[in-house]
Amino acid sequence: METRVGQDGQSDGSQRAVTLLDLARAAGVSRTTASNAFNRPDQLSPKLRARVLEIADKMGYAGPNPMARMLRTGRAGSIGVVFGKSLTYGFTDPTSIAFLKGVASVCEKEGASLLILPETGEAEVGNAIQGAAVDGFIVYCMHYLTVVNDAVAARQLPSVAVSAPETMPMSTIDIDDRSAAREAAAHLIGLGHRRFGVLALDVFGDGYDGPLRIDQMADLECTPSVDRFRGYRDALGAAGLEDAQLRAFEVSGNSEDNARKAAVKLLGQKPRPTAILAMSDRLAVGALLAATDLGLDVPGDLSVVGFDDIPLAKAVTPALTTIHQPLEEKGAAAARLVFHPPKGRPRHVVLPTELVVRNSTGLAPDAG
Amino acid sequence: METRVGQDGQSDGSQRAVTLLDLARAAGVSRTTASNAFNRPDQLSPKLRARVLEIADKMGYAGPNPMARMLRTGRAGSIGVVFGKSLTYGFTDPTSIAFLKGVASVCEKEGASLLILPETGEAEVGNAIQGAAVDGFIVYCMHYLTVVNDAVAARQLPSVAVSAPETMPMSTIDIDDRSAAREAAAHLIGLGHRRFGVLALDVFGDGYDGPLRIDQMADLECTPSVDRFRGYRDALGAAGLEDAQLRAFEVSGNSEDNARKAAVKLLGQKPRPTAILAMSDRLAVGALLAATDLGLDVPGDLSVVGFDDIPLAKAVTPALTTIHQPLEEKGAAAARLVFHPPKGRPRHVVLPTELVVRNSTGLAPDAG
DNA sequence: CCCCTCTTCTGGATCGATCAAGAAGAAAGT
DNA sequence: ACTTTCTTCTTGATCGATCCAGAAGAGGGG
Repeated sequence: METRVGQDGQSDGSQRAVTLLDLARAAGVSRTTASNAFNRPDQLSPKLRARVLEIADKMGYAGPNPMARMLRTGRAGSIGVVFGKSLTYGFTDPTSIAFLKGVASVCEKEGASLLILPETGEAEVGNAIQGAAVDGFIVYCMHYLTVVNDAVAARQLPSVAVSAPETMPMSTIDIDDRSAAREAAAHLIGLGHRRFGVLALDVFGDGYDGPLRIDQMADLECTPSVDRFRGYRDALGAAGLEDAQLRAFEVSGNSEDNARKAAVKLLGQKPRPTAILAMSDRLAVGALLAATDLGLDVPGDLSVVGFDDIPLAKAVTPALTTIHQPLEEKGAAAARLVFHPPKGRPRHVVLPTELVVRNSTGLAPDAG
Repeated sequence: METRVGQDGQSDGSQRAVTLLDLARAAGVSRTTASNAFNRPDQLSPKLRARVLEIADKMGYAGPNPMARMLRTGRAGSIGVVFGKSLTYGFTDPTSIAFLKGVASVCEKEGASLLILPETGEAEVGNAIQGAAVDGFIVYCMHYLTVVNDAVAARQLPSVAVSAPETMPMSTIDIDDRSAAREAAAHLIGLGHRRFGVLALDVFGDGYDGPLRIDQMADLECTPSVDRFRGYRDALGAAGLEDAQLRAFEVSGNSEDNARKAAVKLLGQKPRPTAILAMSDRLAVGALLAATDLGLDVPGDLSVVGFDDIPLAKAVTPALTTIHQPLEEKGAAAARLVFHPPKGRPRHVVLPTELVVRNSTGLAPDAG
């Protein structure tokens, strides 16, 4: 009865923590019984349970050590999310925030936690993935990275990759970037536009700003940037237009400021493009800013189409015409696949997109 | 050499995983040596290490089991974040996103992961906190919850609470809500305003919308909502104005739409308030929308002051005058305190705020 | 009275690693 | 040649829980 360990708050921290065994001894029961008091109330009499819990409280025993429990049960009670880019970027970009929100909503439902892994460098990424105590992984990379996917695959846990090639040995969630982009471009073509500027997400995530590196794109198996560009080109081809009408700039970091600068360059060319195809709404907003800089009216002089349909898209003036993609649902679907992995072959989900026409697009100024 | 376990991707999942012991046997070395191959390269010859790692790879051994390692070393390599409200709310509200971003940036620096705990209900919150394998906690509650803080305190890990009373046995991070609010109100008073509407964050987080429940506020030790209201009142008092000039509505969920409705009510009173004090920028944006609804010009007919200075604040038209608070730094500071806890007594950090005057405030329309 | 079931509780084995201490052999100093 | 040091590797103990099989006692039915 006097085994009471001094435990006032964070006294000096260095004293051994109270364990289940200590509690069991203090309560005069076995470890199993003490354990059951916490985990299996039906396995012992309510009276004894109450007593054990009371003593636990008195001893400052907060409950079974999570690490030990995880080891023994083999369940971590959490899933990991890996970003290809810097972690802080994940909390900056509206699309990844929405994605995380979707993941979180499912986690909440499942009573699981969400572990967000750091990205300190190529090597360390692997370490973090290797050392994460999770029941499964979600890989959300803007730029497809073999290192990451391999490290995740090595863990042999239920895993889902977003926008990854279907050749990976794991489930994937995606949208049809190419046909969505095609739809965006087709919309503009239908409005009479013939000359286009493209604001592209950076293809390699290497901080490059400048003309689209088309030649190096061929090597890439799949990235949103490449697929979307192909979609734009498809639409032009279908309308009998030449690729040359498509001037494309890569913008690093999905940043509005960088997009603004790039758009100014695009719009400085002559004949000036009458429409801008932006691969994200943030890039599109950059284009709107550039239009203001140059004294161009949107949609009078210039039409702009975005991609993603982030919340900002309808808040901005003029409201953006854009490709709506189910950002949250992407996260939710990914999380569901991790919690309830498909038996047998991995599943490849493609979520629908939709062109949303708002006020940033209109008839081409030079159209009959 | 033929101990090779079938491990093609996610075969059927039910076969026992390869352990360090298996690897050691296969390589003809001891467990410790195998372990050292991963953790302490200097403890064995490079040649042997290479061989062990190669065999590990061949056997599909991804590396030491994180759970076992955590148990043995006592370190989880991650810190936990607890939201008082629903988890998804944490990914919706711009202030908490910025906060998380700050936390994430420090985690990245420390090479640690970020565990975000679910909130399924009062009871389960405790469970999640109890069962989280982390090295410390950050509590970010909009509404101060004893259950949460107690559960965290029970874990006896380095912990930091945001906007919690300093009586808690843990470090805290905060801003001086009261004097910041005072400054906001003083700014308006200086512009000649005398009649104010207040859009208040909901005091209890219970989904209530309606007149501010002043009488019930007295019981509360500390919440941003209460402190900010007191600050507004301070400023009026200092200017010799009566509290009656302060009509306040609580808005649930920090939602723009709800704020819009509340603001319409506030502005329907006569004499009409000439200024609105909003306890968050989102509420302020709601007020701007309401002004548009009612055909009021901002700042001509109505001045609006926000709070927080979220990114949206300067993007909106007119750009919001608001109280800038270092949202990201709040998260970063909290995280730093968790990673490097103060020895002895817990630390209580108060970060500075600043009034940022933009275009949503102007001279009172009825002022001389 | 005996057997069976049900409830309540217990002890040993185990999860998969790391740590502390020490053994074996090579290299070096005296 | 003998001790010392350094490198390289190994064994036994341990982290703190849960699981499995079974024991002790209570209650019920034949």
